[in-house]
Amino acid sequence: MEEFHTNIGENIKRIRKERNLSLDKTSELTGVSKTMLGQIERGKSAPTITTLWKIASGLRLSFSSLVSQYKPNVTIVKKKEVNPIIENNGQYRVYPLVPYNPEQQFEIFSVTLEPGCEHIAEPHTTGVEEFILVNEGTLEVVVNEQVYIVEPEDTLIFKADRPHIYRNNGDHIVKCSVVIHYSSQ
Amino acid sequence: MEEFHTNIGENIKRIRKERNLSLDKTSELTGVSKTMLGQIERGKSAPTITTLWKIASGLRLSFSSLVSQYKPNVTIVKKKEVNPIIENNGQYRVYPLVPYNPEQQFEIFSVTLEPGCEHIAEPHTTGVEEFILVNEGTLEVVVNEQVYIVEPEDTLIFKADRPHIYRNNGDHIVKCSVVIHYSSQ
DNA sequence: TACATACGTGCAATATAACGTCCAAACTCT
DNA sequence: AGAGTTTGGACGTTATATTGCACGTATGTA
Repeated sequence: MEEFHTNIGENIKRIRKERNLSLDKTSELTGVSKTMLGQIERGKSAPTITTLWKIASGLRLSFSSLVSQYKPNVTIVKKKEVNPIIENNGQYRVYPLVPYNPEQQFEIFSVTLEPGCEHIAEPHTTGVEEFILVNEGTLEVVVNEQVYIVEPEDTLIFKADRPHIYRNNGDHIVKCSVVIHYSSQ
Repeated sequence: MEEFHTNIGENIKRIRKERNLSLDKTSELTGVSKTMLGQIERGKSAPTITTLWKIASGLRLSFSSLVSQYKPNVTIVKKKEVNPIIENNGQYRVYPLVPYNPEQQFEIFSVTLEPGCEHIAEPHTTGVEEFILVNEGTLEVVVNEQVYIVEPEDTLIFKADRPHIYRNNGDHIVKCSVVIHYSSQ
Protein backbone atom coordinates (compact mmCIF):
# COMPACT_ATOMS: atom_id res chain seq x y z
CA MET A 1 0.00 0.00 0.00
CA GLU A 2 2.67 2.53 0.90
CA GLU A 3 4.91 0.73 -1.58
CA PHE A 4 2.13 0.49 -4.07
CA HIS A 5 4.02 1.47 -7.19
CA THR A 6 6.42 -1.46 -6.81
CA ASN A 7 3.51 -3.69 -7.77
CA ILE A 8 3.07 -1.96 -11.07
CA GLY A 9 6.76 -2.24 -11.73
CA GLU A 10 6.73 -5.95 -11.08
CA ASN A 11 3.70 -6.41 -13.28
CA ILE A 12 5.26 -4.52 -16.16
CA LYS A 13 8.54 -6.37 -15.89
CA ARG A 14 6.81 -9.75 -15.73
CA ILE A 15 4.68 -9.01 -18.79
CA ARG A 16 7.64 -7.59 -20.66
CA LYS A 17 9.70 -10.69 -19.95
CA GLU A 18 6.83 -12.99 -20.90
CA ARG A 19 6.79 -11.30 -24.28
CA ASN A 20 10.57 -11.26 -24.66
CA LEU A 21 10.67 -7.53 -25.05
CA SER A 22 13.71 -5.39 -24.28
CA LEU A 23 13.42 -2.03 -22.57
CA ASP A 24 14.31 -0.42 -25.89
CA LYS A 25 11.56 -2.23 -27.75
CA THR A 26 9.07 -1.49 -25.02
CA SER A 27 10.07 2.15 -25.13
CA GLU A 28 9.44 2.15 -28.85
CA LEU A 29 6.02 0.53 -28.44
CA THR A 30 4.85 2.78 -25.64
CA GLY A 31 6.53 6.09 -26.30
CA VAL A 32 7.97 6.10 -22.79
CA SER A 33 11.72 6.42 -22.43
CA LYS A 34 13.76 3.35 -21.67
CA THR A 35 15.17 4.96 -18.56
CA MET A 36 11.73 5.69 -17.19
CA LEU A 37 10.52 2.17 -17.90
CA GLY A 38 13.53 0.73 -16.11
CA GLN A 39 12.99 2.96 -13.10
CA ILE A 40 9.31 2.07 -12.90
CA GLU A 41 10.11 -1.62 -13.10
CA ARG A 42 12.62 -1.30 -10.29
CA GLY A 43 10.22 0.75 -8.18
CA LYS A 44 12.55 3.73 -8.31
CA SER A 45 9.80 6.04 -9.48
CA ALA A 46 6.03 6.12 -9.50
CA PRO A 47 4.69 6.91 -12.96
CA THR A 48 2.07 9.53 -13.64
CA ILE A 49 -1.18 8.27 -15.01
CA THR A 50 -0.32 9.62 -18.44
CA THR A 51 2.76 7.44 -18.70
CA LEU A 52 0.86 4.53 -17.21
CA TRP A 53 -1.72 5.11 -19.90
CA LYS A 54 0.99 5.06 -22.57
CA ILE A 55 2.36 1.81 -21.20
CA ALA A 56 -1.03 0.14 -21.00
CA SER A 57 -1.95 1.28 -24.49
CA GLY A 58 1.35 0.42 -26.13
CA LEU A 59 1.36 -3.03 -24.60
CA ARG A 60 -2.37 -3.52 -25.14
CA LEU A 61 -3.04 -4.03 -21.47
CA SER A 62 -5.91 -3.18 -19.19
CA PHE A 63 -5.38 -0.99 -16.19
CA SER A 64 -6.36 -3.74 -13.84
CA SER A 65 -3.67 -6.04 -15.17
CA LEU A 66 -1.11 -3.37 -14.30
CA VAL A 67 -2.33 -2.33 -10.87
CA SER A 68 -3.24 -5.80 -9.69
CA GLN A 69 -1.69 -6.35 -6.33
CA TYR A 70 0.59 -9.16 -5.44
CA LYS A 71 -1.21 -10.95 -2.64
CA PRO A 72 0.77 -12.93 -0.13
CA ASN A 73 -0.75 -16.34 0.44
CA VAL A 74 -1.09 -15.87 4.13
CA THR A 75 -1.32 -12.78 6.30
CA ILE A 76 -2.09 -12.66 9.98
CA VAL A 77 -3.36 -9.52 11.65
CA LYS A 78 -3.08 -9.33 15.42
CA LYS A 79 -5.81 -7.24 16.97
CA LYS A 80 -3.53 -6.42 19.89
CA GLU A 81 -1.19 -4.68 17.46
CA VAL A 82 -3.92 -2.62 15.82
CA ASN A 83 -4.48 0.90 17.12
CA PRO A 84 -8.19 1.35 17.75
CA ILE A 85 -10.14 4.45 16.92
CA ILE A 86 -11.61 5.62 20.20
CA GLU A 87 -15.01 7.30 20.44
CA ASN A 88 -17.67 7.90 23.11
CA ASN A 89 -15.01 8.33 25.82
CA GLY A 90 -13.51 4.94 25.12
CA GLN A 91 -16.82 3.11 25.28
CA TYR A 92 -16.84 2.64 21.51
CA ARG A 93 -13.67 1.23 19.98
CA VAL A 94 -13.04 0.43 16.33
CA TYR A 95 -10.12 -1.80 15.31
CA PRO A 96 -9.36 -1.55 11.59
CA LEU A 97 -8.25 -5.07 10.74
CA VAL A 98 -8.32 -4.90 6.94
CA PRO A 99 -8.06 -1.34 5.62
CA TYR A 100 -9.80 -0.26 2.47
CA ASN A 101 -8.04 -0.75 -0.80
CA PRO A 102 -9.29 0.29 -4.23
CA GLU A 103 -9.07 -3.24 -5.59
CA GLN A 104 -11.03 -5.13 -3.00
CA GLN A 105 -13.68 -2.59 -2.29
CA PHE A 106 -14.35 -3.27 1.34
CA GLU A 107 -12.82 -2.93 4.77
CA ILE A 108 -13.13 -4.99 7.92
CA PHE A 109 -13.31 -3.77 11.51
CA SER A 110 -13.70 -5.29 14.90
CA VAL A 111 -15.94 -3.10 17.05
CA THR A 112 -16.36 -3.12 20.82
CA LEU A 113 -19.18 -1.40 22.74
CA GLU A 114 -19.10 -1.15 26.52
CA PRO A 115 -22.41 -1.62 28.36
CA GLY A 116 -24.63 1.43 28.04
CA CYS A 117 -22.78 2.76 25.05
CA GLU A 118 -24.78 4.43 22.29
CA HIS A 119 -22.95 5.45 19.16
CA ILE A 120 -24.51 7.55 16.42
CA ALA A 121 -22.89 6.85 13.06
CA GLU A 122 -22.75 9.28 10.20
CA PRO A 123 -24.48 8.08 7.06
CA HIS A 124 -22.10 6.77 4.43
CA THR A 125 -22.35 7.62 0.76
CA THR A 126 -24.95 5.88 -1.32
CA GLY A 127 -24.28 2.29 -2.27
CA VAL A 128 -22.54 1.43 0.97
CA GLU A 129 -23.59 -1.77 2.68
CA GLU A 130 -22.72 -2.89 6.19
CA PHE A 131 -22.51 -6.46 7.46
CA ILE A 132 -22.47 -6.76 11.23
CA LEU A 133 -21.60 -10.13 12.78
CA VAL A 134 -22.17 -10.10 16.53
CA ASN A 135 -19.73 -12.24 18.49
CA GLU A 136 -20.50 -11.35 22.09
CA GLY A 137 -23.38 -9.60 23.82
CA THR A 138 -26.55 -8.30 22.24
CA LEU A 139 -26.35 -5.36 19.86
CA GLU A 140 -29.15 -2.97 19.07
CA VAL A 141 -29.03 -1.16 15.77
CA VAL A 142 -31.42 1.59 14.74
CA VAL A 143 -31.93 2.10 11.03
CA ASN A 144 -34.78 4.18 9.63
CA GLU A 145 -36.26 4.58 13.13
CA GLN A 146 -36.54 0.81 13.28
CA VAL A 147 -34.73 -1.05 16.09
CA TYR A 148 -33.05 -4.35 15.29
CA ILE A 149 -31.87 -6.70 18.03
CA VAL A 150 -28.85 -8.72 16.96
CA GLU A 151 -28.03 -11.70 19.16
CA PRO A 152 -24.63 -13.40 19.31
CA GLU A 153 -23.82 -15.39 16.17
CA ASP A 154 -26.42 -13.39 14.26
CA THR A 155 -25.69 -11.05 11.39
CA LEU A 156 -27.30 -7.78 10.37
CA ILE A 157 -27.07 -6.51 6.83
CA PHE A 158 -28.26 -3.06 5.84
CA LYS A 159 -27.64 -0.20 3.46
CA ALA A 160 -25.68 2.34 5.44
CA ASP A 161 -26.38 5.43 3.35
CA ARG A 162 -28.57 6.81 6.13
CA PRO A 163 -27.89 7.66 9.76
CA HIS A 164 -27.84 4.66 12.06
CA ILE A 165 -27.25 4.03 15.74
CA TYR A 166 -25.37 1.25 17.54
CA ARG A 167 -26.45 0.63 21.10
CA ASN A 168 -25.48 -1.74 23.90
CA ASN A 169 -28.35 -1.86 26.36
CA GLY A 170 -27.17 -5.04 28.10
CA ASP A 171 -24.74 -5.38 30.99
CA HIS A 172 -22.27 -7.42 28.98
CA ILE A 173 -19.72 -6.05 26.55
CA VAL A 174 -20.59 -6.26 22.84
CA LYS A 175 -18.01 -7.37 20.32
CA CYS A 176 -18.80 -7.61 16.66
CA SER A 177 -17.11 -7.86 13.30
CA VAL A 178 -18.10 -5.32 10.70
CA VAL A 179 -17.59 -5.51 6.97
CA ILE A 180 -18.28 -2.37 4.97
CA HIS A 181 -18.65 -2.68 1.26
CA TYR A 182 -18.36 0.34 -1.02
CA SER A 183 -19.90 -0.17 -4.43
CA SER A 184 -18.17 2.13 -6.89
CA GLN A 185 -21.16 3.56 -8.68
CA MET B 1 -6.53 9.87 -24.92
CA GLU B 2 -3.81 12.50 -25.19
CA GLU B 3 -5.79 14.51 -22.66
CA PHE B 4 -6.43 11.47 -20.56
CA HIS B 5 -5.82 12.94 -17.15
CA THR B 6 -8.60 15.49 -17.60
CA ASN B 7 -11.01 12.58 -17.28
CA ILE B 8 -9.76 11.68 -13.87
CA GLY B 9 -10.04 15.28 -12.79
CA GLU B 10 -13.63 15.46 -13.91
CA ASN B 11 -14.45 12.21 -12.17
CA ILE B 12 -12.92 13.34 -8.89
CA LYS B 13 -14.65 16.69 -9.01
CA ARG B 14 -18.00 15.12 -9.80
CA ILE B 15 -17.73 12.61 -6.96
CA ARG B 16 -16.51 15.26 -4.56
CA LYS B 17 -19.43 17.51 -5.42
CA GLU B 18 -21.91 14.63 -5.11
CA ARG B 19 -20.67 14.13 -1.58
CA ASN B 20 -20.63 17.84 -0.74
CA LEU B 21 -16.96 17.76 0.14
CA SER B 22 -14.69 20.79 0.03
CA LEU B 23 -11.13 20.59 -1.23
CA ASP B 24 -9.99 21.05 2.36
CA LYS B 25 -12.07 18.14 3.60
CA THR B 26 -11.00 15.96 0.69
CA SER B 27 -7.39 16.82 1.37
CA GLU B 28 -7.88 15.75 4.96
CA LEU B 29 -9.50 12.46 3.93
CA THR B 30 -6.93 11.55 1.31
CA GLY B 31 -3.68 13.03 2.58
CA VAL B 32 -3.18 14.88 -0.71
CA SER B 33 -2.73 18.63 -0.56
CA LYS B 34 -5.66 20.84 -1.41
CA THR B 35 -3.68 22.57 -4.12
CA MET B 36 -2.84 19.30 -5.81
CA LEU B 37 -6.44 18.14 -5.71
CA GLY B 38 -7.56 21.38 -7.30
CA GLN B 39 -4.96 21.11 -10.04
CA ILE B 40 -5.88 17.52 -10.79
CA GLU B 41 -9.54 18.41 -10.97
CA ARG B 42 -8.80 21.22 -13.41
CA GLY B 43 -6.54 19.02 -15.49
CA LYS B 44 -3.53 21.19 -14.66
CA SER B 45 -1.46 18.23 -13.58
CA ALA B 46 -1.46 14.49 -14.05
CA PRO B 47 -1.17 12.72 -10.71
CA THR B 48 1.26 9.93 -10.04
CA ILE B 49 -0.23 6.59 -9.23
CA THR B 50 0.69 6.99 -5.59
CA THR B 51 -1.42 10.12 -5.22
CA LEU B 52 -4.17 8.52 -7.26
CA TRP B 53 -3.99 5.62 -4.85
CA LYS B 54 -4.33 7.98 -1.91
CA ILE B 55 -7.35 9.64 -3.48
CA ALA B 56 -9.04 6.35 -4.31
CA SER B 57 -8.39 4.98 -0.83
CA GLY B 58 -9.39 8.09 1.07
CA LEU B 59 -12.61 8.43 -0.87
CA ARG B 60 -13.27 4.66 -0.87
CA LEU B 61 -13.30 4.47 -4.63
CA SER B 62 -12.22 1.86 -7.11
CA PHE B 63 -9.63 2.65 -9.72
CA SER B 64 -12.08 2.06 -12.51
CA SER B 65 -14.48 4.65 -11.16
CA LEU B 66 -11.67 7.19 -11.38
CA VAL B 67 -10.23 6.35 -14.76
CA SER B 68 -13.54 5.72 -16.49
CA GLN B 69 -13.61 7.70 -19.69
CA TYR B 70 -16.24 10.15 -20.60
CA LYS B 71 -17.74 8.79 -23.79
CA PRO B 72 -19.40 11.15 -26.20
CA ASN B 73 -22.75 9.81 -27.30
CA VAL B 74 -21.88 9.94 -30.95
CA THR B 75 -18.55 9.88 -32.72
CA ILE B 76 -17.98 9.62 -36.43
CA VAL B 77 -14.68 8.46 -37.87
CA LYS B 78 -14.01 9.24 -41.52
CA LYS B 79 -11.80 6.67 -43.14
CA LYS B 80 -10.55 9.30 -45.58
CA GLU B 81 -9.09 11.23 -42.68
CA VAL B 82 -7.31 8.24 -41.19
CA ASN B 83 -3.66 7.74 -42.09
CA PRO B 84 -3.21 4.13 -43.15
CA ILE B 85 -0.27 1.99 -42.21
CA ILE B 86 1.29 0.94 -45.48
CA GLU B 87 2.95 -2.45 -45.97
CA ASN B 88 3.85 -4.75 -48.87
CA ASN B 89 4.67 -1.76 -51.11
CA GLY B 90 1.23 -0.26 -50.65
CA GLN B 91 -0.60 -3.47 -51.51
CA TYR B 92 -1.58 -3.96 -47.85
CA ARG B 93 -3.13 -0.98 -46.09
CA VAL B 94 -4.37 -0.84 -42.52
CA TYR B 95 -6.67 1.99 -41.40
CA PRO B 96 -6.88 2.24 -37.61
CA LEU B 97 -10.47 3.35 -37.07
CA VAL B 98 -10.76 2.76 -33.33
CA PRO B 99 -7.39 2.70 -31.56
CA TYR B 100 -6.76 0.53 -28.57
CA ASN B 101 -7.62 1.86 -25.17
CA PRO B 102 -7.05 0.14 -21.85
CA GLU B 103 -10.71 0.31 -20.91
CA GLN B 104 -12.31 -1.22 -23.94
CA GLN B 105 -9.76 -3.84 -24.67
CA PHE B 106 -9.98 -4.01 -28.43
CA GLU B 107 -9.16 -2.06 -31.55
CA ILE B 108 -10.80 -1.87 -34.95
CA PHE B 109 -9.14 -1.60 -38.34
CA SER B 110 -10.23 -1.50 -41.92
CA VAL B 111 -7.82 -3.49 -44.07
CA THR B 112 -7.36 -3.41 -47.82
CA LEU B 113 -5.45 -5.98 -49.87
CA GLU B 114 -4.71 -5.40 -53.55
CA PRO B 115 -4.99 -8.41 -55.88
CA GLY B 116 -2.03 -10.75 -55.51
CA CYS B 117 -1.07 -9.38 -52.12
CA GLU B 118 0.19 -11.77 -49.48
CA HIS B 119 0.83 -10.42 -46.01
CA ILE B 120 2.53 -12.39 -43.29
CA ALA B 121 1.43 -11.23 -39.86
CA GLU B 122 3.47 -11.54 -36.71
CA PRO B 123 1.86 -13.68 -34.01
CA HIS B 124 0.26 -11.62 -31.27
CA THR B 125 0.61 -12.39 -27.61
CA THR B 126 -1.43 -15.18 -26.12
CA GLY B 127 -5.09 -14.50 -25.53
CA VAL B 128 -5.49 -12.33 -28.60
CA GLU B 129 -8.47 -13.04 -30.81
CA GLU B 130 -9.11 -11.68 -34.31
CA PHE B 131 -12.49 -11.18 -35.95
CA ILE B 132 -12.30 -10.62 -39.68
CA LEU B 133 -15.42 -9.44 -41.52
CA VAL B 134 -14.92 -9.51 -45.28
CA ASN B 135 -16.74 -6.74 -47.12
CA GLU B 136 -15.42 -7.06 -50.67
CA GLY B 137 -13.48 -9.73 -52.52
CA THR B 138 -12.46 -13.12 -51.25
CA LEU B 139 -9.85 -13.34 -48.53
CA GLU B 140 -7.61 -16.29 -47.82
CA VAL B 141 -6.25 -16.69 -44.34
CA VAL B 142 -3.69 -19.28 -43.32
CA VAL B 143 -3.67 -20.29 -39.67
CA ASN B 144 -1.83 -23.38 -38.42
CA GLU B 145 -1.01 -24.38 -42.02
CA GLN B 146 -4.73 -24.51 -42.69
CA VAL B 147 -6.18 -22.30 -45.42
CA TYR B 148 -9.53 -20.63 -44.81
CA ILE B 149 -11.49 -19.00 -47.64
CA VAL B 150 -13.58 -16.09 -46.43
CA GLU B 151 -16.24 -14.90 -48.85
CA PRO B 152 -17.87 -11.45 -48.75
CA GLU B 153 -20.23 -11.02 -45.79
CA ASP B 154 -18.54 -13.93 -44.03
CA THR B 155 -16.58 -13.65 -40.81
CA LEU B 156 -13.49 -15.50 -39.64
CA ILE B 157 -12.69 -15.78 -35.94
CA PHE B 158 -9.40 -17.19 -34.72
CA LYS B 159 -6.86 -16.99 -31.93
CA ALA B 160 -4.06 -14.87 -33.30
CA ASP B 161 -1.28 -15.93 -30.96
CA ARG B 162 0.40 -17.79 -33.84
CA PRO B 163 1.73 -16.66 -37.20
CA HIS B 164 -0.95 -16.18 -39.82
CA ILE B 165 -1.09 -15.09 -43.43
CA TYR B 166 -3.58 -12.91 -45.28
CA ARG B 167 -3.76 -13.46 -49.00
CA ASN B 168 -5.74 -12.04 -51.90
CA ASN B 169 -5.59 -14.55 -54.75
CA GLY B 170 -8.47 -13.04 -56.69
CA ASP B 171 -8.41 -10.25 -59.24
CA HIS B 172 -10.66 -8.00 -57.19
CA ILE B 173 -9.56 -5.84 -54.29
CA VAL B 174 -10.27 -7.22 -50.79
CA LYS B 175 -11.66 -4.97 -48.10
CA CYS B 176 -12.39 -6.23 -44.63
CA SER B 177 -13.04 -4.99 -41.12
CA VAL B 178 -10.87 -6.42 -38.39
CA VAL B 179 -11.53 -6.40 -34.67
CA ILE B 180 -8.68 -7.45 -32.43
CA HIS B 181 -9.47 -8.30 -28.86
CA TYR B 182 -6.76 -8.44 -26.20
CA SER B 183 -7.71 -10.37 -23.12
CA SER B 184 -5.71 -9.07 -20.20
CA GLN B 185 -4.62 -12.30 -18.59
C1' DT C 1 -21.26 48.35 7.04
C1' DA C 2 -18.10 45.50 9.15
C1' DC C 3 -16.68 41.04 10.49
C1' DA C 4 -16.17 36.16 10.16
C1' DT C 5 -15.96 31.80 7.85
C1' DA C 6 -15.48 28.69 4.11
C1' DC C 7 -14.05 27.85 -0.42
C1' DG C 8 -11.15 27.66 -4.55
C1' DT C 9 -7.03 29.36 -6.84
C1' DG C 10 -2.24 31.78 -7.59
C1' DC C 11 2.65 31.77 -6.30
C1' DA C 12 7.27 30.34 -4.88
C1' DA C 13 9.94 26.40 -3.26
C1' DT C 14 10.92 21.65 -3.36
C1' DA C 15 10.65 16.88 -4.71
C1' DT C 16 10.69 13.89 -8.23
C1' DA C 17 9.13 12.11 -12.77
C1' DA C 18 10.89 11.99 -17.51
C1' DC C 19 14.34 12.34 -20.95
C1' DG C 20 18.88 11.93 -23.68
C1' DT C 21 23.44 10.36 -23.47
C1' DC C 22 26.97 7.50 -22.02
C1' DC C 23 28.83 3.04 -20.02
C1' DA C 24 29.66 -1.80 -18.62
C1' DA C 25 28.33 -6.46 -18.95
C1' DA C 26 26.49 -10.27 -21.71
C1' DC C 27 25.67 -12.23 -25.96
C1' DT C 28 26.30 -12.87 -30.81
C1' DC C 29 29.02 -13.61 -34.82
C1' DT C 30 32.92 -14.64 -37.58
C1' DA D 1 40.02 -14.12 -29.17
C1' DG D 2 38.16 -9.86 -31.11
C1' DA D 3 34.63 -6.79 -33.30
C1' DG D 4 29.90 -5.71 -33.33
C1' DT D 5 25.32 -5.86 -31.21
C1' DT D 6 22.03 -5.96 -27.56
C1' DT D 7 20.85 -5.41 -22.95
C1' DG D 8 19.94 -2.94 -18.57
C1' DG D 9 21.49 0.62 -15.59
C1' DA D 10 24.13 5.33 -14.10
C1' DC D 11 24.56 10.30 -14.57
C1' DG D 12 23.15 15.03 -15.42
C1' DT D 13 19.45 17.99 -17.12
C1' DT D 14 14.83 19.41 -17.86
C1' DA D 15 9.99 19.23 -17.03
C1' DT D 16 6.50 18.90 -13.88
C1' DA D 17 4.07 16.98 -9.79
C1' DT D 18 3.48 18.30 -4.97
C1' DT D 19 3.44 21.17 -1.02
C1' DG D 20 2.63 25.23 2.22
C1' DC D 21 1.38 29.88 2.35
C1' DA D 22 -1.26 33.58 1.09
C1' DC D 23 -4.81 36.00 -1.54
C1' DG D 24 -9.53 36.94 -3.49
C1' DT D 25 -14.23 35.89 -3.63
C1' DA D 26 -18.46 34.57 -1.96
C1' DT D 27 -21.77 33.81 1.73
C1' DG D 28 -23.69 34.49 6.00
C1' DT D 29 -24.00 37.14 10.62
C1' DA D 30 -24.17 40.81 14.04
